Amino acid sequence: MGTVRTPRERWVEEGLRALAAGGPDAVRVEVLAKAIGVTKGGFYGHFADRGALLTAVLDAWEREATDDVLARVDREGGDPRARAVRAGALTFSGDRLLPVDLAVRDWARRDPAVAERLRRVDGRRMDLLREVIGATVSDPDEVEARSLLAFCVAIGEHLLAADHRGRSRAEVLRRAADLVLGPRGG
Amino acid sequence: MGTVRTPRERWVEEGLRALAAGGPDAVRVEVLAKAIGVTKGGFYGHFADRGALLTAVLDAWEREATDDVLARVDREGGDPRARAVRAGALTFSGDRLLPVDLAVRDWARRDPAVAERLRRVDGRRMDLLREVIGATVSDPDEVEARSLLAFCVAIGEHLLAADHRGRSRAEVLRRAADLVLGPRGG
DNA sequence: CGTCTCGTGTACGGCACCGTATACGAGAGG
DNA sequence: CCTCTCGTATACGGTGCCGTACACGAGACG
Repeated sequence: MGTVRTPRERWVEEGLRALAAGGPDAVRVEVLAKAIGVTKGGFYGHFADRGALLTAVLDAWEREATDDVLARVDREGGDPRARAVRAGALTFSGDRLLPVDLAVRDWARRDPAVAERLRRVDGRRMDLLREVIGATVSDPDEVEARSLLAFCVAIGEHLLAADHRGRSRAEVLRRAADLVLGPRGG
Repeated sequence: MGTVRTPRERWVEEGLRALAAGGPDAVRVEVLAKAIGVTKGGFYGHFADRGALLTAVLDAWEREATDDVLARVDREGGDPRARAVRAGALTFSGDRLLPVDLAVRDWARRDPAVAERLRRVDGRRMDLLREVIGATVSDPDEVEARSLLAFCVAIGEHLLAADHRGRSRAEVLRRAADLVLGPRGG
């Protein structure tokens, strides 16, 4: 058998990096090849065309963003608020998943197939938020409203470019979290 | 004098349209020319290069998003909450400004100059929110937190792809607005 | 009516990227 | 050691776009 010198996952991995850094337009076969250190010669053995790579990249992101994150959250257990915080930390911090998430979110505005994937992913995330907030709040309409608020802050915090008159973003976020989730220990 | 057959603003206008539809990568000289119905022959009389067009497009957006909106809001007056709602309606609804806003927000993640412009624009919008919320809430830290929440919802609402278990997005948003701004008439 | 100006059309060279065809060469298996 | 396989390098044609050069032609002006 011939040896696989550049496995398919390597292309996907570099595709995720390019997507995070420059959006879907930056995911270019020859650019990724140069980043990997090969030419595009072997690419078309793994993928039919550039579109197939983009699909594979989205597949990888969808799995990482849902199954992998939720598996780690469930494995480590904890009370609902701790689980929500850990899920948020896994998906919306670190420099790995967050930039991809934001790129996908922008991409979804133009591509219905991407929008459908995002709908699935966001649905599972909202489920987690509903579970956490539902442990404290009884009115289901209010649970839904607070979940929406929490999610919008988790996203929007990274897109809002404004300072807070001397306060740090973290300080304001903590206060906002108290308003949405209820004060800690409540 | 020679007659201006395709004024500079025409290029900027079409640039805004392209930016809204496909992001900065979609703002291409030859594509805009075709959309206008001319060739790119006259383009380089108005702009040094493609980058100059992008700058002009951002200039136009920045002015429309701040001065124009705030002028209309102030002209029509009303109580603080009504003014905030009107400002939100002018900037975040309609299909003109919102898609450009989202495209710029994504663009700002990669381009520091764009990020600086966005910081200015968001700063003015936050000022309006602080004024509105400050009319009801006394604690300045809480004013800041609620302003952040309101802004993040205004942005994130358009980026969140999830449904709400039978409720409409508008219903959930109304409930969320009550939590952030206080119930109507409060 | 002639000339001059200036916006535009056309043509060009260059670049980056796509997808295909083909040659090369490193292992696996005999 | 030979051969066969298969991943990769190389070369190619095609496309879309950039920015420049230049020709054209419609008004402005005398």
